[in-house]
Amino acid sequence: MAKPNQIVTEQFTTEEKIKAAAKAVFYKKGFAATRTRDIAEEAGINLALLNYYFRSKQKLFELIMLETLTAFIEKMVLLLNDERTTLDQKVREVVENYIDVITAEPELPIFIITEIRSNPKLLLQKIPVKKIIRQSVFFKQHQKAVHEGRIQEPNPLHFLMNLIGMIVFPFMAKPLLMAGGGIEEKEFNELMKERKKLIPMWIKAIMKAK
Amino acid sequence: MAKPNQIVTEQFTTEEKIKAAAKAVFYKKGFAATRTRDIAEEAGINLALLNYYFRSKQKLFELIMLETLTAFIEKMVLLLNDERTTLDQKVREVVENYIDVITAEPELPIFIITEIRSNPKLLLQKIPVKKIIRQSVFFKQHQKAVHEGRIQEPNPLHFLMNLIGMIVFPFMAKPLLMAGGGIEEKEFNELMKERKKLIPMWIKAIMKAK
DNA sequence: TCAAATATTAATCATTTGATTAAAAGAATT
DNA sequence: AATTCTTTTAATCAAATGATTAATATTTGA
Repeated sequence: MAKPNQIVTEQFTTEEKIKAAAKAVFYKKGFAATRTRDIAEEAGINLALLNYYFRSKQKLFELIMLETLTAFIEKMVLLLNDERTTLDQKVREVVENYIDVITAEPELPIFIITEIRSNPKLLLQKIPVKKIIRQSVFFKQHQKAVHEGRIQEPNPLHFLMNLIGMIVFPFMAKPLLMAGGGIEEKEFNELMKERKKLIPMWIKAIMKAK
Repeated sequence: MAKPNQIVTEQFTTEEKIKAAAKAVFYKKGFAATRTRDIAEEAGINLALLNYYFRSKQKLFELIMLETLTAFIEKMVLLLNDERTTLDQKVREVVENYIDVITAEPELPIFIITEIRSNPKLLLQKIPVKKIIRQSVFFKQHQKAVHEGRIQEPNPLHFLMNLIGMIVFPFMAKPLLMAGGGIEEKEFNELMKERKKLIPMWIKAIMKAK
């Protein structure tokens, strides 16, 4: 039996173990630096099983990448299209949600960004990023706020760069930051937690700045 | 003769050609994805010459990485330790300088960050980042500004994260940004140029925010 | 001009690495 | 219990890759 859904004692199928291991290794080292043998070892399985279940390293990678991007973007789309929340609330929710997600999976930002860099066409053509942004409730609310003079800088790209950058950059620069600040993992996470309150406040200040 | 300093007609030595090629390829693809044959081809030289001049791929990489980090940090140290400039002026100069540098070499931020990730110990122990920050004039000016109530958030790490993040993040997310904004290289660079004026203004607003 | 030093090349090596194969083991079906 | 289908394993392959070698070409200095 391939997937023993009934059996409670056995926790994970081989397929699941491989996928989890692949995710961990790919996230940490990136596609190019990852050896299929690393994944097999991490999963505690025979190397051949990787190809048996997923055909190739490339296929396995694409699967994980697609799932990662989809999850990442789906949540964002949901938050940015809520008709019931204001722009300020959206900022708070995006900040809160993504700092939590990335704290749990700190390699995520670098992983996504480095892999998009190494193959921008393949990954970006699958997701209509432009459409997602320009047709969002967020986008309309931003336009309105600009029109009403509540936001000084009219270009929503600056707004997004600042928002996402403030959330994501510290995680990407984490080793540098820990060395530079002389702090440990625990203090780093404390800093990130602080930023959940700080970033929305800063974004407000930026909106008004001129 | 290895280095024909006198001869004006010959522009670059083999050694220089290899180094330039290695820099270009390493920056673009990272260490793991780079093949020594890619470098040889880019440099227009025989593969064996790479080892003849630089011993190994690893050694060549370390050389380039060290030069890159040194240049990157030396400039920063200089700017942040100028006794004659105020905090505001320092921010303006850091923003201006790094947006220029990175516009000319857009792969720099991802390169540095991904390679530090894959080998944090090796790279960070060579540079006393902590000392550089805590003993800087910038650090003292920041402390003073906090003490005098001109800056609300007392932790200088937040200040640095925001400043560097706002400068650097858009370049790292460039492909995503171009897809999302529906813009081309030229418009991207225009945006980055705008940010030279905007970021210092935003940083000021952030300082006062509470 | 000629010998020594330096630089360059083509061929080759030894490993690594992604992938396959054929056989064995295990589970499901009859 | 016998048969069939699925899963797992050990062994192996072929290509890629970092590095070396031995021979050749070029430059330098006496």
